[in-house]
Amino acid sequence: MGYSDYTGEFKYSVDTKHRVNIPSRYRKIMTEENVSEVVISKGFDSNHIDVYPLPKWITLRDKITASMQLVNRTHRNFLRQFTQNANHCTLDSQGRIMLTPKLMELAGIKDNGNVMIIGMIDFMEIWDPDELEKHQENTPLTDSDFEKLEQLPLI
Amino acid sequence: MGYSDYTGEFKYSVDTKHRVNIPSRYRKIMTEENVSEVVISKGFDSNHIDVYPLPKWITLRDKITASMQLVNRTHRNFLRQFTQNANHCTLDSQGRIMLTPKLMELAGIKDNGNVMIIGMIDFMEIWDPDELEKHQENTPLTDSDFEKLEQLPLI
DNA sequence: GGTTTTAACCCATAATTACCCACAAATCTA
DNA sequence: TAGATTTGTGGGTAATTATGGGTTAAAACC
Repeated sequence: MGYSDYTGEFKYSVDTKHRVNIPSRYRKIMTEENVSEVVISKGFDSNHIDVYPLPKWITLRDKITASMQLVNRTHRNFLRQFTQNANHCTLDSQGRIMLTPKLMELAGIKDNGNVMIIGMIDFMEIWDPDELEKHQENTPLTDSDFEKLEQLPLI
Repeated sequence: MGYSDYTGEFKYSVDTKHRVNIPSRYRKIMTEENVSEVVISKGFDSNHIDVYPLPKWITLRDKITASMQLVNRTHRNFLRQFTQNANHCTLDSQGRIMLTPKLMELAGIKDNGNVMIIGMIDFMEIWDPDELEKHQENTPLTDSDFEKLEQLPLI
């Protein structure tokens, strides 16, 4: 991992086969880092899809399983939700991934519609455009966010 | 980074392909520092574009992501807004960068219009000329601003 | 076991972007 | 001041990218 820097926002179509393009810059980063496989999963909170390049998935998985106590009910529930909707997939020769019906449903992504892909530095998110807009409207950056920023040394 | 010293104010045109020239002195600094890539992003507060030479972007990104937890909803929301409008771009052979439609829209920069580029020591800002003038008129530095500044170490 | 469904692979094309060359204006140099 | 160089700007062309569809191979399903 290390130096991946997925940033920006891209709009792509979802075709009838549920294929979604991955931004070409992201693909370049992945080939540089010898990654041809990603894990797509339900986003932690809300209605979108997370896309983890395999190495990122592995570290995430390890962090979670390391601190996990199997006897703890909440932990078990979290683990179940975490893995349940996680699907490995490889890019096709045009650089696309195929979404599963379940994840599309969860994210409100419509067949033959569009998606927004957002870079989150070391992974990506896939959103239905309407859901994203709704979410942004509901979570604007507040003054207190910026106050927190100011507390960081030297930004 | 270290010694970059972007200063001054420049006026350039935006052509039909959304290309904007980078001041030649800035380009010289960048080649000296082996930087051929920048990240353009929505400015923190207002309606302009920030241009970070890649090393500056990396340090900024690292400071912001250092204290982030992926399982924290607020953190994720903040990270998303931070990266969403950040686009990597490389200078073309004439030393220009290409603005994205979204950032132009956010900054009020008109197709085929002009921009002002302002040096901010280790990064740059791109403004629509009218927006800049308006902003300057509305936000003169007051005495109380300077009092706050005085509380900062070593200015 | 045969049929239907599903997914991988390949090819085609339109749109977009990167790359290259050109030229006028400004700046530098001798 | 005159010539040479650099700088800002525009446009054409080749390459890349996004997207669609057809075909074969592999599952899944009676």
